[in-house]
Order: sequence, then structure tokens, then C-alpha cells
Amino acid sequence: MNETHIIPLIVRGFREIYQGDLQPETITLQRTRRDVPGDLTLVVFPLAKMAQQAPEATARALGDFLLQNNKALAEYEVVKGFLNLTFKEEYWLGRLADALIDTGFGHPSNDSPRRIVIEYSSPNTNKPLHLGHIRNNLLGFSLSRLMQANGHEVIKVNLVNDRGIHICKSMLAWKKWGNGETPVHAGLKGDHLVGKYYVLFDLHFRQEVSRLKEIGHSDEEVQQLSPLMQEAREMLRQWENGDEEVKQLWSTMNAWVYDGFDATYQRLGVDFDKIYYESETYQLGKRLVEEGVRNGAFYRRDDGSVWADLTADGLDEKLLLRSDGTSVYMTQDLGTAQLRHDDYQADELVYVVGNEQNYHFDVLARLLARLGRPWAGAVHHYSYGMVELPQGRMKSREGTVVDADDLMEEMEATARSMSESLGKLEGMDTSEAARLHRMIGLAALKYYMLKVDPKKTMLFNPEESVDFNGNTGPFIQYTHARICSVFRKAGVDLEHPVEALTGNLDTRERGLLKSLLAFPEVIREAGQMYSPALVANYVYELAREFNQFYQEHSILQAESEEKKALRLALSAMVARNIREGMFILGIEVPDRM
RNA sequence: GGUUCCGUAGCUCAGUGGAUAGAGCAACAGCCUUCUAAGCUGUGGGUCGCAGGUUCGAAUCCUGCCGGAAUCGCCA
Repeated sequence: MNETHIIPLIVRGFREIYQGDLQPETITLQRTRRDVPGDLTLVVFPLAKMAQQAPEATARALGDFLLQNNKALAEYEVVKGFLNLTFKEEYWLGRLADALIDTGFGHPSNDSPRRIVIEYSSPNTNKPLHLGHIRNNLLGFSLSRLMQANGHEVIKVNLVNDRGIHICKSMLAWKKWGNGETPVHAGLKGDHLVGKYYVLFDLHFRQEVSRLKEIGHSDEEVQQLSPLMQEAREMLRQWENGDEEVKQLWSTMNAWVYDGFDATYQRLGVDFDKIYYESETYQLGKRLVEEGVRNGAFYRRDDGSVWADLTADGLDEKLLLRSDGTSVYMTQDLGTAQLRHDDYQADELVYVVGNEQNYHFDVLARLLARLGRPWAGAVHHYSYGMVELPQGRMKSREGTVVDADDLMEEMEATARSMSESLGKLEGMDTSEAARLHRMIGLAALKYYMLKVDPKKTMLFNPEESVDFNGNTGPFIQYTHARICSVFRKAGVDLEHPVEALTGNLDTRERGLLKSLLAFPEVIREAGQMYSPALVANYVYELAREFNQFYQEHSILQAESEEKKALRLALSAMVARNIREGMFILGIEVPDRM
């Protein structure tokens, strides 16, 4: 519900009655509580102070004025300092009729669209995607849709970290113990195969560590002395020196990983407009660091390493280039930021990255500023919370990492068994049923993760995540399917449900209508807050409210034709808002389930 | 230790200056000859971490304290 059009009238009324100028910001309008008569509430307390009159009297004076000057208003009531306004039936019916023919409903008009580059996913190529990546991907993708819904131009980019010591570890392990194994031989997705060798490296490395510790070496010494680690570091140097054989192996194994990632992305339903590879951008980062050294922004130590001194900003010194000349994470991110800016000249460079990297992005923005990049302020770290399991954080050592592919498989299987035990899809052909199970299982997973405030650490409870009742994705899908079913029975087109709207609204219908009309405002606010969770919560509330309405009223067997038309119109709008809202979340809704 | 974030019902979460703080799950009790029961209704369950402050009004803003997490790497 968005009745801000009444604000100028309030300002005018206040001026006429009290000869005072009201700043629109001091006007608080909100939806009237459900248990009190009225539609829209003006909070009068702050105004009463300016009017130098008791809140009740001020409210009544303003109420009288509004009633006289706005034909849409039917009556008002004053409760303490709250002025509760009630609109006429025709007004609400008009709003509903307008919404029905508004194909852009839920896409607020935007007179200052921005160009926004959103980076998300950002995987390393040494391991398959896991639960943490899933939250990242879902947030990044739905954030993109949310910004598009708000009229912004969005470019979705992925930054694949395809180079570095971690990849060398997988490569080295494969070279030593792989016997030429390929994904085809092994019957494994490529990302999983490469991940297997990363784990193998770690296993052998830890054996070396314990041997070295037994003979009395410290933790730091062990890192230096471990032959495996030395080999991996040597491999990284060879890679940066363009060694043919190393590059060849690197391309081969990365190609396996990309095949695997593509399959996972596709199944998850996310995509990208452009993919950056750090192997193609880190050199640019090095050049930026050198530039910084030349103009005094950074400095080089005797051992050849390059640092930024951020102590004046209350931070520490930050390494930008290792003593052996190889680049670190920050080097690469400087390069990719520059490249991204050159490519798009975007108003915002959004990085969907976990909050464990808050410091990193704080430093990144400062470094860019220090390099004199005027667009440094465009860097925006979209910092989201970690995903934890009931037993705590995921730990690869303890084998508690929840694999993305496995998880999607399980959700789908749960949807299948649930649907079978409920006897839901009788008579549906198997491929159609399979499509539905995918849709439902994925909805459960996506909604479960997106309904939580992005910045908060969230708990992933496997048992709860496969619950399809209550505040869940399948519940919302079900509501949509129910509405579609009604329209099939009625033989009415959901997009053009009625010719005309007349008659009266009861409390439930009126409440549902007000909720429906709030949709554009929710999308706008969610966009301002960068919060898909607001959309998720709205859609859930709407579905819940519809189900209450559905339980109480018959749509097709309504008391009169005009009532039937009205209820069809309400139902159609609920279905549309659900579909649009879920679309923003990257969740599909079925016509039956 | 510094910085940042978090603390709301048994559990998971909404609620970012307005009225009597809400959902879901779990527990218990009901509702399908009527548009899909993946639904609906009801019952019980709260010192909004604690203490001050600002305000007509605070879960919400400020300060301090307590508890938890992340981070401060020649890892990414």
C-alpha cells in the first residue's frame, strides 16, 4: 500500500489550520493496525507539538480537513494520537482495477537508474561448490533481479580464481598420485575430481607436518620446510614464469572444473553476463602496485615485497606483492577492480562476498582511493553472513562440508517422496513430474536461504530445510498452484480475469487488497536495502493471507457474480505478485503441484 | 588487545522511532460429501542480553557492560 499522494494535502491542511510549514519527512504514514478500523494511519504526535495543541484535537482538525478535501476518504477515527483514515470502497476497487491492467506493477518507476556491476560466486578452482557458495550465488542472483526490478542496469559477473597456490596443490597431487585420471575415467564431475586431489594434497601435507613437528620444528618452520609445500610454491613460480608443461596441466584441470561448475550453476539456475579470470587480471594488478610504488602510495621493502602503510587510517600495513614477486589476493583484486571499471564505468561495483572479508574490502577501497581512482567510492562490499550447521561451522577436515550438488539432489529427492506420499501428481507424465520435483526442491532450498536477513549468520538445519510446510518456498508455490487451479476450473484467464469491479469488500478481502497493493513499495524498499529477504517475507505473508481468505470464502461459488469477479481479481493479483516476487528470488512457481 | 557484526518465544527467524512485539517449527486440541488439507482454526509459550541516556513515544537511536562470531597472514 502506498498512499503517499495524500502527503501534500496534509501539508496544505496543516498550513491552513495552524499557519505552519510541515516538512514532508515529519509525516509518518503507515498502514492501520489490523485490529483497528481504518486503512491508513497518520501519526499525529510530532505534528501536535508544532500545532501546540493536544494530539487528539490536532488529529480531529486534520481529519476534518482531509475528509472535506479528498473525495476518496470515507471517514476517520482518532485513537490517542493516531488519525486513522478510511477510504471509500470505490477507491480501493479503483486501485485494484488499475493494478490489474498495470503490466509493470511491482516495477517501481525510476528516474535515476544506475549501472551496477554485481560480482558473485567467485569460486576457487580447486574444490567443488558448497553450501556457503549457495548462499552467495542465491544472494547475488536475486540481488541482480531485485535491482533490475527497480529499473537499474545490472551486469552480473563472476570472478574465477583460477590461479594461485591452492590450484597448484591440486595439480601437484594429481601429478604425483593421479595416474592420468580424468573425469570420464573416474566417473566424477570435473570439479569433484580436482577437489579430490586437493584433499589428497592436504592429507599428505599434514603427514609431513606431523613428522616435522616430531623432530622439533615450529609451525612457521614447517610451512617452509615441507617438501610438498616447497614443490607447490615452485609450481606457482613456474606458472607465473609461463612454464609450458605447468600451464598445460593447469588448463586441462581448470577445464574439468569449469564443466563441473557450469552444471552446478545451471542446476541452481544462476548465470553471468561476464566471467573474469584472475589469471587474466593479476598482471594488471601488479602494474597498479608498481604505479603505487612510483607515486609513493606504496613502498618496497629490502626483501622486494611491496606494502601499503594504512596505519594512519587506523589499519595495519598490508602486503601487496610477495618478496618473490608473485601476487597476493589483494594484488589481483586491485587489477580486477580497475578492469571492471574500465569495462563498464559503472556507478556501483558490488562484491557479494562473505563478511569474513570485511577487512579486505575496506582495505581495497582505501587502496584504490590512494591510487587516486575517483571511482573508489563505487566499490561496495555486499557483506553477507556465514552459513553454519547445527554442529557449528563447516570444516573440510571434519568432513562436514555440505556439497552443493549433493544438496540439490537431496532436496529434489525429498520433493519427490513428499509428492508421492501425498498423492499429488497422479496422472502426470514422468518428465513433467520430474520437472516439478526439481522446481519444488530447489524452491525449498532457495527460499530457506533467502528469507534470512543477508547480513546475519544463518543456521542451515538439514531437517528444517526439507520441511515443505509453513514459512517455506513450497508453501508459497502451493498457494500459486491453488490459484491457478481455481482459474482453470473457472475457465478464466489469469491475466484478464474480469471486466468490471463493483460491490463491497469485507474485512478479509479489504485486508488482502491492501497487502496486494503494497507490492511495488516492498520492491522499492527491498531495492534500497539490497535485501531479497524483504521480498521473501512479503511473498510469504501474502500467501498466508490468501490461504486464510481462501479458507473462508468460496471464489467460484461466491454469493453473487460481482463478488465472484472481485475475488477472481484479488486472486489473480495474488498469483501475479507471488510469481513476480519469487522471480526476483530466482524461484519458479508451478501452475499445479 | 584493536576493529566490525550479532544477541527477540524451547528452536529457526520477522519486526531498523509509533498503538497490546509477530510468524514458522516443535507440543496439544479441532476442520476435508463444497474452488488442491504442501491448507485453515484454536491453546500454551516473551525481564526484546543487562544498566543507564535521548524522546510525547525505544526491540529499534546513543553510551557503558556481559555473552557469541569474524577479522587484524608473504592464505584466498
